[in-house]
Amino acid sequence: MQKLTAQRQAILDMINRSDKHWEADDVAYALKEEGVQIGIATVYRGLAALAEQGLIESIQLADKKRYERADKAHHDHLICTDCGNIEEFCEPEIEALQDKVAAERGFKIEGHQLLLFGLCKTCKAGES
Amino acid sequence: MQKLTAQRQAILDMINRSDKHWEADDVAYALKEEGVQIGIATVYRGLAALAEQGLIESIQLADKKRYERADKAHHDHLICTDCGNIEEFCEPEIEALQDKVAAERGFKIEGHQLLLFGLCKTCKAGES
DNA sequence: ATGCCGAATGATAATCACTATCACTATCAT
DNA sequence: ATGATAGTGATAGTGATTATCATTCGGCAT
Repeated sequence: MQKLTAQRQAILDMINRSDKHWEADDVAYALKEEGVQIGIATVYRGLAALAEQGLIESIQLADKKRYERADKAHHDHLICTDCGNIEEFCEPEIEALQDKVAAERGFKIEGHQLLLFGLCKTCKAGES
Repeated sequence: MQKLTAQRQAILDMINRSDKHWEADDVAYALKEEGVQIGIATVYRGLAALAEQGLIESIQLADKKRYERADKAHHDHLICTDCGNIEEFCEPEIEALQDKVAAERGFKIEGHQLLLFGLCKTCKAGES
């Protein structure tokens, strides 16, 4: 019952066009830049709908959500607390251990989020 | 330069008294219950200060922060998306893998957060 | 004791990401 | 065409958290 409307298609295209981790404002701004007129509420709803359909991925940071392309393998994130840059990594062994832990307690995993905070290579080098 | 004032001591005592995952409102309410008069802004500031000093632990959920006692071993969380209950687990192998991943890319880990979302044993049993 | 200074307090206003409301419109099945 | 259903967009509202600011507290030097 979710529809892929022209607005949602525009949002999806925009996100698929880069590897950025978009926040709602970014998407709205980028769309306006290229002359697509779309209300901010529609952007929020569109992002939520697309994520629910699995057409994009969402990650929840401290204060806001970010969205990214879904057409890549599952991965988690390294977030630099200095420059805010987000790196991705993939570690199947961690996923396997998560499943093990959940199985041990009868917990049914529907999703997970692993965030590593710290200093990226560049920022670490720049520290005193 | 952070001070452990009477208000902050009261917050700390309250949190240490149970294994709950407190949110700011809970703490403010519980303190008022036992006659401690304290402003909500002071609760927020106190929680932030205590967490910064390592006297309590904080975890960041989607919309709000939760705080818990710091005097137990490090652990991560299983969050039931149905009843909201939070379980804890400890899996040193996962931590080791995180360190490995970070080391591989020259990333210096300062902290991490692993949240597993899904249905707890009870809620899973209650599903159709 | 007194005065000073940085930090804390508390009432309240402000912020900010997001969600609800509501009138209107687009799409689809009959 | 008709009605049902979902989407749109402007805008108001929400809720957790943070900023503001006048006041107060706790040490420490005098």
